[in-house]
Amino acid sequence: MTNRADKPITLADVARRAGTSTAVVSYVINNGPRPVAAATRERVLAAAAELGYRPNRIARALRSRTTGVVGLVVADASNPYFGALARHIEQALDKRDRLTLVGNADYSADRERHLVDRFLAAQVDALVIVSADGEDDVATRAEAAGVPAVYVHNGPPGGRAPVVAADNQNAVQEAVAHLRAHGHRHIAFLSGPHDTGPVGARRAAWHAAVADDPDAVLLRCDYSRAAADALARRLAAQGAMPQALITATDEQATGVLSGAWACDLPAPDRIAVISLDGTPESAHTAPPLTVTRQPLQAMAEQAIDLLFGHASCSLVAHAPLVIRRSCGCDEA
Amino acid sequence: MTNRADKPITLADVARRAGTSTAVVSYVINNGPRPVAAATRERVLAAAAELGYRPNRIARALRSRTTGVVGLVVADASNPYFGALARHIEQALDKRDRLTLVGNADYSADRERHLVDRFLAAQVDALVIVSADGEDDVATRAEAAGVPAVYVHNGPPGGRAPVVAADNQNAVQEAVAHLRAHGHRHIAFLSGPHDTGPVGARRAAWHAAVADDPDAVLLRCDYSRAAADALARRLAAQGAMPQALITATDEQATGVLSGAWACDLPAPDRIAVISLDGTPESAHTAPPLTVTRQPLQAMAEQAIDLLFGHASCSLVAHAPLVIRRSCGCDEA
DNA sequence: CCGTACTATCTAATCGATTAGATGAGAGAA
DNA sequence: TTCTCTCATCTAATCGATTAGATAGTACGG
Repeated sequence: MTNRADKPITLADVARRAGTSTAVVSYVINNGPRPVAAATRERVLAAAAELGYRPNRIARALRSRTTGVVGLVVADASNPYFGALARHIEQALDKRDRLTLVGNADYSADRERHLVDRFLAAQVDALVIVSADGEDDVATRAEAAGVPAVYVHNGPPGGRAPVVAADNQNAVQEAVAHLRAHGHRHIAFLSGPHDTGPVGARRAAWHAAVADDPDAVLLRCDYSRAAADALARRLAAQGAMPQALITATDEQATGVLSGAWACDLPAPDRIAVISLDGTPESAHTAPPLTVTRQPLQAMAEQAIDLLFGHASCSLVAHAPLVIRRSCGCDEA
Repeated sequence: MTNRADKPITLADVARRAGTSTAVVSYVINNGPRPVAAATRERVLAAAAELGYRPNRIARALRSRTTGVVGLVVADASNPYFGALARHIEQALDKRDRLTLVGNADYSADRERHLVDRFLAAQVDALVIVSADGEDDVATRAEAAGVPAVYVHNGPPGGRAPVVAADNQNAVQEAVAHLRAHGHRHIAFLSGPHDTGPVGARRAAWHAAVADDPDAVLLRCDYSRAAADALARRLAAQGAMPQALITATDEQATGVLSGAWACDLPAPDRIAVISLDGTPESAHTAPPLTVTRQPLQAMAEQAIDLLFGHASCSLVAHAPLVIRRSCGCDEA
């Protein structure tokens, strides 16, 4: 009925019970490379069901050189943006009957490499890499081992692996235009500490869009609510809070909202904020964030398609402006 | 130097180059069950390094019946509470040199079972289950296959697998006492839709704590910001917004804050809120949430200790009250 | 009635690492 | 010198599933 702990059911057990060879059982189990007579097939299926047979994927993997497992390296899954992305990636893989091995790289290139090596040793079929602003092309390690890889959110400069990312340039332009339409002349930008990767692209796009404003302020802080909260308090204390601000990430925007609120400079009355991530959570901050929404689910699915379609072109996803309250608009 | 894509290096390759048998190489690689002469060991190590040998974990797993992989079933990793928990679990496993296979169960018992079965087929060494309010004892499936399992956050009633959970009873008592100290006589509770699992325990504890108040209001909504936001707006429209509210989760609290803000009934002036999760994010809402903070990282580590220590006792973690602004207190 | 052409199955090699049992060389005791 | 012990290594079976090649059995045209 069920397999006992001490003696798992093997192909041979099923074969014995069905009175056939292991080859036939294998052919039945996976509509094998050779046909099996209908009557025999029935017997095998019955025997397998009665014994509660479960194929041993490890043995299968050893022989067929494919594990059905994909490695996912993510910078930090406890950041809601990456967490949501990771979740969609897992879902897209599950749809294709693949298992997901995850590892958090902690924003460190060293750990990224370490994880890729461990995943490679575990014989993953492919790798998905979600790097915060990594510069290191870990995909080449995978390629050297013949394992396809894809970057999501961000790819290293000059890498050969495909990249699925949001159209940061367009998103920033829309955000700047919207804040300008609200009458703001000086639009500040809150970037990350290092300014590489997509955040760098966003900063560059902002820089280009406000090229006519010599007083445009560039701010920096860590990608955490706590850091952005502290930064906002510091700016408030110095009387340097900008009127209009574009933040690189939702986490930073949320932190700014919270810090500004605490200092009696609440959005949207005293500061207009637009965030460039657009995670689902951004709809439920106080006030709700106006964002350029990245199509996280679509990006995840495209990445997986790329991985299994063996295509190697990169994709850019449009991130539409979603108007809520933090920019100063009235929600309907 | 490095292994070419078309021909990965095997034990036999190393043995050939070092002029020994595969057995000796194996003994060297894992300080095998038998000793090896120092000179030979050197030769083997050198050969392995030169060829860039990486042991094939799949082959090793087949033979040794242990994969070094642990399955993690989580209700929904895009919920920051579960996401943070999942992340700490992955970290604790990484510390012990284990890989983590994740799957999102989408709050569904069916998918939970499905994932457990797939993980079992992949020969995981152990299972960690983070179920929202699952009633189903999926650990018994694992046990039947001889795979140890542990529940974190929530365990099924009457299950045999160990459970690591927060001390909900005490947390709720502290929250109620604190709101009472603020002078609130009626303290409402926002529960989940079904009220099983830990949320049920929290609701029961609240019920006991406000037994002397016949007018205590019990509210329910989904565990999402959006649902709580909508609920708050509905209550505001009906003029039924409570003065003091304890929410089962941070997500719900955040939604209430946002909905109340939108209806001009902002916390903490018009509504005092305490949340029972206490994720790191709760410190950066507007206003910052007063919470009972669950020691997520400690819980994750204890769970993993339990798993590898083969202990099977359950643990209860104290969740201290962290006073911030949403309850009406002034932050220092 | 026989050879050709299939069809349905079986046999056994294979994937790569682990490890018990066999083998052989050298040290020390009698 | 010969026998016994140790140590260092080697040989080969094993884990469970996959699949190419061999084999038996059936059908059909000539």
